[in-house]
Amino acid sequence: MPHLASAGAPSGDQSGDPSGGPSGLGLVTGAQSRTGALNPADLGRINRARVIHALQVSGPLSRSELATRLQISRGSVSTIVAPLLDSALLVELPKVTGSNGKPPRPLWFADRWRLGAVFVGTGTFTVANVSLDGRLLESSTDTFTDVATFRRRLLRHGERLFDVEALLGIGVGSAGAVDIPTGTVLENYRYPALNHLPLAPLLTEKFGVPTFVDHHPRVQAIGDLWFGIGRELQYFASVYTGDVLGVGLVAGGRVLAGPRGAGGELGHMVVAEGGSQCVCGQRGCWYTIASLGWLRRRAAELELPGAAEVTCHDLGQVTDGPARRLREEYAANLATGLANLEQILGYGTYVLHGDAAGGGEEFADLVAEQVADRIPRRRAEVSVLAAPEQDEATILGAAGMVMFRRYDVQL
Amino acid sequence: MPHLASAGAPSGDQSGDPSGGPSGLGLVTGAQSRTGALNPADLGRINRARVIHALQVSGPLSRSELATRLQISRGSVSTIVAPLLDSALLVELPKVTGSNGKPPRPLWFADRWRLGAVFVGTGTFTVANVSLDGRLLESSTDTFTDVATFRRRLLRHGERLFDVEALLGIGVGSAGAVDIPTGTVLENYRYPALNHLPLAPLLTEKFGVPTFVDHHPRVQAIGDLWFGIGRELQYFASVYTGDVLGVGLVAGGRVLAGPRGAGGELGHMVVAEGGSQCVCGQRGCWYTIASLGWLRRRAAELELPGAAEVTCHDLGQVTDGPARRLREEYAANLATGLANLEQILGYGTYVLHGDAAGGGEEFADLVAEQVADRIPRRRAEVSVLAAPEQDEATILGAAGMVMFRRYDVQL
DNA sequence: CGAGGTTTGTTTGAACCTATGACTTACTGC
DNA sequence: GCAGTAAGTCATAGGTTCAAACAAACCTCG
Repeated sequence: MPHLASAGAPSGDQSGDPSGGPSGLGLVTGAQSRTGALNPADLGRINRARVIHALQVSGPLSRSELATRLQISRGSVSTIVAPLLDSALLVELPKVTGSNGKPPRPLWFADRWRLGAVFVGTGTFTVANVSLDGRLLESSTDTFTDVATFRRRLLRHGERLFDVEALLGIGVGSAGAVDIPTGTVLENYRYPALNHLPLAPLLTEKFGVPTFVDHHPRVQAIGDLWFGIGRELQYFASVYTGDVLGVGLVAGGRVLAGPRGAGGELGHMVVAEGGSQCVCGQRGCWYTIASLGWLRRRAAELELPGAAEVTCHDLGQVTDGPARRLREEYAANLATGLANLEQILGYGTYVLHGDAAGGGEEFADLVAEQVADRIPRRRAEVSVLAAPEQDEATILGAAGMVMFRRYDVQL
Repeated sequence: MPHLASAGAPSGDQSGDPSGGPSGLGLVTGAQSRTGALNPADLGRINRARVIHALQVSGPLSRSELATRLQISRGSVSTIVAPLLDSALLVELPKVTGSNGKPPRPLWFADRWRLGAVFVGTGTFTVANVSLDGRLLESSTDTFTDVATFRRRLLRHGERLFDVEALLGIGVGSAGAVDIPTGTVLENYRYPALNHLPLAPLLTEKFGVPTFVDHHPRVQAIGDLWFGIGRELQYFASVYTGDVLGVGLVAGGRVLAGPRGAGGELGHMVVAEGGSQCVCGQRGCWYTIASLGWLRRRAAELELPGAAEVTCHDLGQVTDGPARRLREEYAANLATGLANLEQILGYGTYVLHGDAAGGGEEFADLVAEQVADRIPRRRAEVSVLAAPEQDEATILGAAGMVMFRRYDVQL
């Protein structure tokens, strides 16, 4: 059996250890070109990736369960997972007795590896340490106003949280546009402090592991897809609402990205031509009627108490009066944009994050109704889901992106 | 060499002949499940598909050229193409002398096979006979008002145009929504005559070849991608303008489709909330300001001569006055919707079909400028291309879809 | 406590695929 | 006619999955 390596101390690239650079196990994305032909080795990589993804989606599985799930023979599963066990990415859990026959040995991610996760927002950032099975072990949040402070604080938090011996890679979800191939921040919409910061090289150099950077809503979608509410969905849109409006699209179980990471800027879709002036220079952007800023301005107009700090969650606490009507207006305005997406893409499922998720399932249902009303001849159900109250999708997505990019052969 | 079959009379499924049902060469899409693991046979299918696609994109290529293009050894190309030559899908063209060394034998599609193509519009339809290299050999167009007439005339034209001995399959691009898996027309927006017509079974039964049905703008995008202006593009949107507004999206060289073929209904994206009443029941749809109907109503308001029949092409003939301004207004209105798409998806390239394409390159450039103005901080160029005057994208796309679905393993 | 049934995981030989490198073929140019 | 060059073929090797037989480990039941 030509295993690629033996288990052992994490160091070196060709040792087969999953740590220490992108070539461990030869599973790195992009190794196989998009248009070129495939060879048997690619086949192995792809199937190993499928095994990893099946585990991510379904939790610990025995070889036998993997075989049925991937429609493959038990024998093949054994040879597929052998190098993954050898390199200590996976381990065998204790046998599960209780049923007839030889007890299965579920396979699961080894506990010794860690994923680094970073979320860069507008003026704040979070650094976290995540396990392979998607548990957020430890995290810390800090602020910044200029690039020098950001650099210093980011690296300091990283040093504290990351165990470089165990780290498989670092994923970063960043507000504003990102150049994916180089991992550089192109433009942070409201805080230009980080423009042109080569984030991936910075972290790769410091911590010696591969780093992947992507646009925030897309990272959030990866979180939903790998660890969250979208694990079993093939098609959905992950929508962030709040100080910006963004979307990450998942089609056929993969996260879409435009060329060089473009797209996802949902907020400046024009839905009300000639409407209010937007910060972006246009008029009638969705942003002008569905952002948290709009909600608070409108609350102030209605003279609601605490208007300047009101959230969707707050509005849900009140059962009648102007707050109630504002909540409905908010739902309707959100629905306007989502209905447009539904017309264009027809994915049928929308996962709300950010402020709107604070409204919970009730609010999501309200939005769903409004979306359905706006689809001329509804052919399929439209469902709107709210992310859980403790929303870790983006930070988990950043971690998941490491798995996604290292182990998922996108083909 | 285990070739699947020898060349010969087209009949039977397991003979390896590419005709006669979807199992010829074992290349049919869906043979390999989306989530399951891959086996060596899948690998062969995928690589054969890549060869076919490379030929579609680049024209006749020798084994050696294919080898460099697919980053594969010459020897492997020989084994990959052997079954394709054996089954007479491809042939060797005469050797090309003139340079040093052994002259190459370019490979190209055999002339003996045909693709059936159907476009179903609102009240009209076109049937065509297309060669594998994308030449439209013969076509005829007819009208219908009810389903019985449509059935009768469709089959009659098919009988006249299709040589069932040579036919590899039939592709259908249909206005209105389509259920892709079953090939049934779900809903034709303006002419409900064909609702629930099982189009694919009808044609498959009559002509004995696999039939694939999809939504018109998506078929149009396939035409651009396989035979047209988008052959070398990885990301673009193929936009139809006229009596409806639709879009087919291409990302990473593949045509996107929502679950069960949903999406693509660009026209009823709301861009002017509270605007004019639309036929769909909403207000301010893009359709109400960018359709051909809008253009003609507006022309009538401006008292332009021949307003009721005016086209974008006509407007381009005039160089000043109200017609010129109307043309600019039309471009601006089209740009509103395209800019929204660009915000959401960021593909950067838009191919115009239908009425707007009649305005030619000049009009496309006008639209491009307007789109660029609407992208807050333009990061990359936005290019808008006009389909050629004799626009065969949809009918060729319908034919291309047969190749696409039969030979392209979508994975 | 042991036999029989059942399920899991491994082994083995075969089949399918591409890679490599040497070999053959066929043309150009001198 | 000979060297040079490039295209295509062939034989062998290596990677991968498959099918079926085999071994291991547990449960049930008498």
